[in-house]
Amino acid sequence: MKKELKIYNSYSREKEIFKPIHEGRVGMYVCGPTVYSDVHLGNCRSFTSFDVVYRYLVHLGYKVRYVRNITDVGHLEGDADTDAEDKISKKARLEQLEPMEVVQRYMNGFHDMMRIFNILPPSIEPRATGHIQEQIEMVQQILDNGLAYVQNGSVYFDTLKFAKQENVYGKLSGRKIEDLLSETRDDLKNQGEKRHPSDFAIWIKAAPEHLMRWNSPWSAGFPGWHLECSVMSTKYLGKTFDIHGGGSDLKFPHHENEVAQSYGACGCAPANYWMHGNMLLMNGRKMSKSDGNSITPEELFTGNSPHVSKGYSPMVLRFFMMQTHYRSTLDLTDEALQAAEKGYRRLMEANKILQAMQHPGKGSAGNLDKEINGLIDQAFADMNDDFNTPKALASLFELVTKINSLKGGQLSFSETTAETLARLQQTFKDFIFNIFGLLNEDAEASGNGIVDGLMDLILDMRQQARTNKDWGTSDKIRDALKELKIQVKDGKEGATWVKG
RNA sequence: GGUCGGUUGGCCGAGUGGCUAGGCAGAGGUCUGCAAAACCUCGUACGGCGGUUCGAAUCCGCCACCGACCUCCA
Repeated sequence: MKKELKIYNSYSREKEIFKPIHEGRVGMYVCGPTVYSDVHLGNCRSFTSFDVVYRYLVHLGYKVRYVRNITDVGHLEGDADTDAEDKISKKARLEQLEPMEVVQRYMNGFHDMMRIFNILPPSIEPRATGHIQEQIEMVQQILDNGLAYVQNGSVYFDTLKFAKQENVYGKLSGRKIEDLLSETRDDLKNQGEKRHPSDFAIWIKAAPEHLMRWNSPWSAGFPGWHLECSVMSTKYLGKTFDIHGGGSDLKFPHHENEVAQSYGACGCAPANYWMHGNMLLMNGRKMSKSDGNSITPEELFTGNSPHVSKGYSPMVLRFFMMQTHYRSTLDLTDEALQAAEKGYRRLMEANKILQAMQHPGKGSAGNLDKEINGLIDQAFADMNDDFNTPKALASLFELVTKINSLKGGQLSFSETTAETLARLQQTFKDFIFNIFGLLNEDAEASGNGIVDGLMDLILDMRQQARTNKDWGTSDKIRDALKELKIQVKDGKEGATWVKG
């Protein structure tokens, strides 16, 4: 069942068999948020995608060190050598807060949202401001290696020199080096401090009014955005580690520059596998904080948005994301969310039925047995094929039909063994809760026992009425419950109920 | 403009050179006191035009449209 895992590597643009550097262990780094405003749903998709990667690696038995940073300094709006301002500094200025107050507020919000979506915390969540010393050291290394230059207290990475030297610049993001080289320095004008337009700041001298600043050999200033990821991944995972993830919009310049920096500092590639999640779309366009085409999770939960007709729960959204491969764009529409809601409920309900099942004992490995085992194997094969959650989910839904048929009597337990049923129960649970990371929201909502007790009473009274062929009373109860969004399901062994 | 990716049935979304994706919605049926739920069956979808092939939605070319990146963004 645990065949080899294949991962699409953005760096080679091919699916590759995953081989960790150290057997049984995985080092994974994912670019976290810049905490200068509330997370939007697009961010959540990205972290959900990598959450599933993390969960699946753990499920496969790997010991994973998962590092996901918090960017709390250095992320600029604009270009470093012109009129750029640090995003967090800017927010602090606008709201008259300490920069660290801004960071704390949005970091708390981010963590809350991760919890709501049942996204597991990383093993290490380092912050850029906690690694200033290491960043200064890396700047120095790059300078020592001759791949950076100092200009008025700021330090810039020399991309042109690096491109000529290593021939890797542009590989990740698919940029043509010739284009870069063809723009010779003599042709360039109005470049400010940079010698070449593609050069980027690794240390930035702080303007007098800038709040966040640290002393360095070059100036009182702050580190460049890309540098933190190179520094923190190196510190916690080593110079070269297994997997580096992030949104596809980070490929350039952020990841490209990370690669450059790692080569610039140690002469080696930072990661063996680069994974890029695709964007969440709304109205056919990328959901983006900066251009306003975004929706917050809260707005979706409450339905307080012109984009949706009603609210959708966090797990419905998580399920919605599972239905699409992480490398495909996902278009958010009300209709698709409604479909996801029903699909989610159907899946959870089937699991409930499955877990309550008991094999009658006698059963042989017939056709059904083969089908069930085949579908389980298929689901794992799907996940092994670059984490294909929609395909795995399809296999699961085929199992849902088997489960319901076993319950409804259309299929017989005699066709399957107790062993297979046990495997199905275990695997189904593993997939839904451990790998996909879904939670059973209904169970949590009704967990206090009072509702369950009341419902037992009500359904018992209704059963009395039905035995007496008192259809009026029976239907009155059913309709009244429906008003309360409780659905009564009549079955051979009495009635059950479900929310919604 | 450059680079890359996409265009799948009513909607969302997988996918492979020939064999069912799946979810939701819709139609018919079974079950039911009637429903609901569940189960069974169904629609012969792959942007357009050419080409390669015994065979292409899947490979190649051209065209159209959409998007992402190229500047901050998961």
